[in-house]
Amino acid sequence: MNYSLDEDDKPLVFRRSSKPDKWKCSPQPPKHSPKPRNDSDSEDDKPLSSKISSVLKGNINHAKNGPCKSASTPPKPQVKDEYSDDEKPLSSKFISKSNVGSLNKVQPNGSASKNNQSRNIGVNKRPLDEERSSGKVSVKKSKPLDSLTSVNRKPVTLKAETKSDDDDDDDDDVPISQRTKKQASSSSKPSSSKQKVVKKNSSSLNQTNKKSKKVVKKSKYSKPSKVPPGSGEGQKWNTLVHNGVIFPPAYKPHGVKMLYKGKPVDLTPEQEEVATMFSVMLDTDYMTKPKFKENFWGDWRKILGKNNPIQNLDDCDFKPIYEWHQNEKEKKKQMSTEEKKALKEEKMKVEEKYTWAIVDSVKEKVGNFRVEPPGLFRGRGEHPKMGKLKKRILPSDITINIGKDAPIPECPIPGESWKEIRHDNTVTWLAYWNDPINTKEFKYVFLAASSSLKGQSDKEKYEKARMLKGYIQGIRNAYTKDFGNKDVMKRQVAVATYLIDKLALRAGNEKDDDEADTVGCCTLKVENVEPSPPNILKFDFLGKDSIRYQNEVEVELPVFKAIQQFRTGKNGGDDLFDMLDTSKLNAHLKELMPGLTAKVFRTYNASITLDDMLSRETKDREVAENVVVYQHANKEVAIICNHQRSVSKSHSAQMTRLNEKIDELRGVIKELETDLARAKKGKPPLKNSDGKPKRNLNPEALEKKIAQTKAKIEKMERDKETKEDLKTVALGTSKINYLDPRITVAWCKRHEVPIEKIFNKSLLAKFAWSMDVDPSFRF
DNA sequence: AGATCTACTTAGTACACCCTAG
DNA sequence: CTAGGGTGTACTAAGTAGATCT
Repeated sequence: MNYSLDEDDKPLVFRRSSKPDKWKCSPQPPKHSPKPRNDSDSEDDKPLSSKISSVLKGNINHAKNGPCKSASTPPKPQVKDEYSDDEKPLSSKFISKSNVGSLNKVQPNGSASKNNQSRNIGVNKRPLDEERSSGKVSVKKSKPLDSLTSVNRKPVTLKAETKSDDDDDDDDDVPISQRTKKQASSSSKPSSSKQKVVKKNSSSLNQTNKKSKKVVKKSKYSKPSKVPPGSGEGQKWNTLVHNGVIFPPAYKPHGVKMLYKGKPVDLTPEQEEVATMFSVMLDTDYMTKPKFKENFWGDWRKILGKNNPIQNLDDCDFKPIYEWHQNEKEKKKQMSTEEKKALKEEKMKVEEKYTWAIVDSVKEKVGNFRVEPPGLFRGRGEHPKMGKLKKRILPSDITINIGKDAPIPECPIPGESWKEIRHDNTVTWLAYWNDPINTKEFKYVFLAASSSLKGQSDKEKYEKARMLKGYIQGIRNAYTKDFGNKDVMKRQVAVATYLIDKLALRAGNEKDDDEADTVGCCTLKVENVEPSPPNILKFDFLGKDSIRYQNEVEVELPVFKAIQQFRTGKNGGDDLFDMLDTSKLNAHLKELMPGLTAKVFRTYNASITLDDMLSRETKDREVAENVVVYQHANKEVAIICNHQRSVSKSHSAQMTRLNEKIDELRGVIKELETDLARAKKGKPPLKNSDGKPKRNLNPEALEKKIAQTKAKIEKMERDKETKEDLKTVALGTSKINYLDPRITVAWCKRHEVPIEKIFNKSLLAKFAWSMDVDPSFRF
């Protein structure tokens, strides 16, 4: 890949012996106990958007009063851990009547399919998985769900570093629930944290764990702790030990000469390095963007110097370097598997100590311990800075955050030193540096998603979304009431909240001029929302990552009127919600529910949709069928959230091939039918197309063959359809970020679907905290 | 009351790798 | 056994949102 140009070409330059280790911890086994369930289904609180493809015509029915107080003292439907029917929110429901569809078959989201052209950069990606499992999943291997519970959280004794440790360092060893507790308990003493080096802790660790075990039991689905579990007021850890970050190798000049006006030119290594970054991108879409070239040229020229013979990018020919690079890639590909393996092992050895950190005596994986290599900035969409040189980051750019008593990581580049060392236990980052492209921003090194710290906050996120379930009816009632408020600001808040709720729009923070021009709810422009009488709104805008959102939605009349009114007297590029920004909106939301912000609606809508669809559509037949049901629900969520991907380069070729195969099979059927008719009359089959005689089969055999072939065709047709259907839909994003894993785990337990059919290894690690959920769990 | 800083989550893409159909 | 395509994962950009500053 391009950005790792230097990196993958050569072995890392730095090697540092790792320190002997002195840490040890001993976690322990998790456990849980399943129980029976009952699924009740409430119609209530589903997202409006959940009515897929029905016209969203939300009439809110203000039936019973919801819990909402628009005042600042909301009642708190406490989030229950176990949800019993009676606790469900009042019958809220956005009525999506007219789901008739007729012309307004509004999909909750611009049906992903129409927007291929919308993505600005994307090149390739591949099609989706959806169906594939169906064929192969075999029911039997399924491992009973409950066993899952323990999946992957095996107790391990860890020995920190030294031996490149168990191959399996990817499971982090302690059950999250335990870790959590431990932390909480130990955090009684705040940041003063006289931390002791882990070794010392180990004994106390055990106790703590024991203790926590009990606790765990009790609070199986722990409530969303108001106070961050780590508690000492924002404290995130007591002790933190890690080895810093690893740098990409220094640039190694290749000496391949590019041409200027047809003649080879000499470049200094520094000039060559930047030229190479550009060369390597010759076959990307960026080359069609003048901005990219302009920015690149601006930065490269500074390095070339004003008097350099190279005066103009258009006269440059980077092909020799491009070809050299292709060649290198090819060479690498040609290496034997052993060679590759050896190389990989070598790399792992060098990197091993950077891959983990020890947080409160627990070894955790680090997410991104590699400092970003230099390269050309690949902004998405029409980013004003695309093509600019992202300079090399040095140790002197990096601030390290580490426990007070932990050894400060040795700076891996001789003669240099870290910019700063901090001991801030109110944050979770291990290191950061200023982003060279936008110097006001930072790049952080965090723990991996599988870590307890991340797991905890993930869980809190979902608990908050579940809390919204208890408030949603009231909130909907309240904003519906405000559609006609004479106070413009209130009216705008109401309409914006409605859109966020109903369409799962993002909040829409303000953006600078030096970023791509994209919008979210609060930053929608007049031109992004076209009212079409009597009550249809046509949305068309570029959202996060410059992904286009296109949707036509039928809305309640008051909303429609309000939008028309917000637009009047403005130009297309003016803000639709001129009195609003995300902080005002969120401030308002916080009055409705503690901790509520705009993004919570996305999580809520996604998760409730999954929960609802699973409960409605699961038929409890084969595992494979259940998996399909899940994928279907997953897809709806992805559509609601507008999670897109670019169409794979080979998509159309693949479709063509599928069609050809289908045709071929149809021909086979025709032939078989002819033969069958003949066989019934006792005649031999016709000759093959190549004139050879065929085996003389009896009618039964022929019929069977026909049936088989037909089934094959049907399957292919289905595959084709899902493939086409999903060519622009990205399922992964919602799975990773929006769907409460407990919904999935509980459903798997209820329907005996092995969780591995749904979550891959990294998701299992990330969601370890959810594995012991009760099978009756409902969002 | 806005602007700016800071921290952390969410997002699509590139690419290595692995599996399967042929 | 190989090619093609799917899958997993690394990577890093692009969001959200709270805190703090002005």
